[in-house]
Amino acid sequence: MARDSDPAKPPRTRRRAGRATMSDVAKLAGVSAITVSRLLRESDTVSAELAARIRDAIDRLGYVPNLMAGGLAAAKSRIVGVVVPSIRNAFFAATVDALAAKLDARGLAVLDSSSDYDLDREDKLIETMLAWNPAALVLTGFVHGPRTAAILARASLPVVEMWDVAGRPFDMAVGFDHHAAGRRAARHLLSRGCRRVGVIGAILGKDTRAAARCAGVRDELDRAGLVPAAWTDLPRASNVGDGAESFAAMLGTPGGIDAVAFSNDVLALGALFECRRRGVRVPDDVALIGFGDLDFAAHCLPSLTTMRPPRETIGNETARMLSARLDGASPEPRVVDLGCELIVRESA
Amino acid sequence: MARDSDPAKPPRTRRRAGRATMSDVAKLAGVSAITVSRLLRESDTVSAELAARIRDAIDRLGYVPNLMAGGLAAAKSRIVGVVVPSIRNAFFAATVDALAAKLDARGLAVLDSSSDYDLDREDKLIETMLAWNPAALVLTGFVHGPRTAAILARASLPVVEMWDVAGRPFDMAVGFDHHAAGRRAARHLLSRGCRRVGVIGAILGKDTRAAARCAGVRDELDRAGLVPAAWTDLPRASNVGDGAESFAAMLGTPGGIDAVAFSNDVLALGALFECRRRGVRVPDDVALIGFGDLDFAAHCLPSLTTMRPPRETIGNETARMLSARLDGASPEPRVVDLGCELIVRESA
DNA sequence: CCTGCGATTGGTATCGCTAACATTACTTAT
DNA sequence: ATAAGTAATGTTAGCGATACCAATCGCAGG
Repeated sequence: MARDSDPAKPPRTRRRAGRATMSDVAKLAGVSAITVSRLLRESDTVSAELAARIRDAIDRLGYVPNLMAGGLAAAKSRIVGVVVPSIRNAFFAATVDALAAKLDARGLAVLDSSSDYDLDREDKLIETMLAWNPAALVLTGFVHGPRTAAILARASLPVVEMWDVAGRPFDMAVGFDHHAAGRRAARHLLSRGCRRVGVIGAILGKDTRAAARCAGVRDELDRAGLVPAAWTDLPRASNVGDGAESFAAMLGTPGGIDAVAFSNDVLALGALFECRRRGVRVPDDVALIGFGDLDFAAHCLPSLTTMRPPRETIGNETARMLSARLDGASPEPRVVDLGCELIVRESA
Repeated sequence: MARDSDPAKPPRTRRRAGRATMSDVAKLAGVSAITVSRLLRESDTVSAELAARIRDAIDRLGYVPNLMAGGLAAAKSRIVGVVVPSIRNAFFAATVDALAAKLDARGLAVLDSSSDYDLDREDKLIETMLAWNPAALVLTGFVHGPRTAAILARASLPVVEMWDVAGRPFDMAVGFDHHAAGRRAARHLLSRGCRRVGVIGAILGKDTRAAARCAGVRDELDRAGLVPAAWTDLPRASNVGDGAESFAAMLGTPGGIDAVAFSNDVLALGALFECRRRGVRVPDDVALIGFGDLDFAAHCLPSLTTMRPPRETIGNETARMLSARLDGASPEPRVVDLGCELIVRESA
């Protein structure tokens, strides 16, 4: 009351968001703010009568909760931070899309950012994400920035590392074994009688999962007493042009090649066009096997034999694990291997 | 002091984020919290000496600002909300990636979500975004949900509508004229002597920009006294298989066709494979023109004539406009037309 | 030596919501 | 009928930052 009467202290005016607040709703509905809050978060603890009155008030005022305020009060936001190497990569785009859809249904928003395969940048991104007090964090793979482990240890929130299972997770992991996928691809080539197998990958120094797949190919060849007939690591992310070019170069390998395993369908597509250009017959002269089962793989000519990673399933499963954890459960197993399927088509 | 001495009122304990706070930093640096805040937001108003002490304290404590608290206090967050039809679409992925990179450099985070070309869903997404008190909003195109206009009017924040310029923007717009792009494509086909032009698009009822491109083709044909020889609107988002299939069907058009304009390179790629399968010569028997200049367009066989939209530039320009606006400027022009370039290759 | 001004720095009151604790109404067990 | 429990709702005090206003400092001008 001193507030209104004391002329020496006029009430301070402060910027407001301008929107209706929870107490506006509460006042209109004739209840207290906390009851509105409860209805919005755990609606089953509010009586049907009040719930109806409150919902009516919300509609009437066009009330939209201020998630900043909620996040501050609860020391926990409704954001899930996601760090992927690149959102332009079709694999991650599909996973993030599925994940976002599932989390959205739970009222969680996805804040995603691309590290561009740069570990220092990943550290920074994670730090930025933590500034939002996220409810959980989703990272890609097991290889992280130098400070990530320390940062996460302090933060203690649910963490899912996705797209890989071959490693020790901070918390939970969903994906498949890339080395095994590479071996599976090589085994297929070997079973077809290929003996001079080339390998073409991109940025294997940074993309540790692609590197694991290529290593899997190499190790399976080794098991058969062979070595890769040729090995190319492209300096840029997979693209059709580089695929064509590096494949063309590989055709000149002394002693020739009878198959090439690619770390990505996009590279294989470039090779496919190059074969056409040069009159190289696939798979008779050279067998080609890709990775990814991207849209075009089933429809190109010849159609592309490839490994199909569980792109959407990784996103869905990540959402499921996070949901369970956020609901208080401690789901086992903490590492879910979804496998990676060989899709045999015409090219190998 | 009653706080510590009154046994009837023990100090309430509250969950905290656990991290160091701004006052922890201030205490360690021997300054007040507001000075830390100022250094972090407008570093030039703090003396060099204090700045050094504060930065040292920040490092020592591993302080990460709580953006929730900041967003609440300022009634404005460092989030930019982005709504695109689908993040799996290579066009939007490229734009969002470029936009996020540029905004990130300004300390702004991108919260993006996919509407799946559903306008009601877009309304919901925008509402959810507003709950975060975003600094700005980025939408796709000019056709929005029924409530969007009202919602935005109340919110009064910078809004960029991207990927189109042919319409009345709420605030700012960056993109190009899709109808003009379609006409340009058709003009090219006509200049090559094509007279029986088919059109293949996908979800034209929802994807209004693709629809505008297709309409542009039709209108340019009309100007030449022609009508489309065939017209297909696929019920699903563009994919290679549907492109091949619908093209195959179109080959059976009574009277034949000598060219097809696609609303997306992906569809054209499918057609390209179909031509190969059937021995149809491109461009001699049928000329094909795509849209998008996706990675493979330059490398497929024959290479694909297509329209190149300014994918990354739209993102960069959006970031630039938003930055200017957030800095208080009122940039003119409010609509930036970046154009869409015809890339002539072998297929047409 | 005092006044006035710009440049720095500090004190305090919120921002809108939720955790923790308190209270009330209403059952059910004894 | 009374105690004891349960369900529904309310009161209070922050969450960690920033906006607004006030105070201090150093120096030029009179």
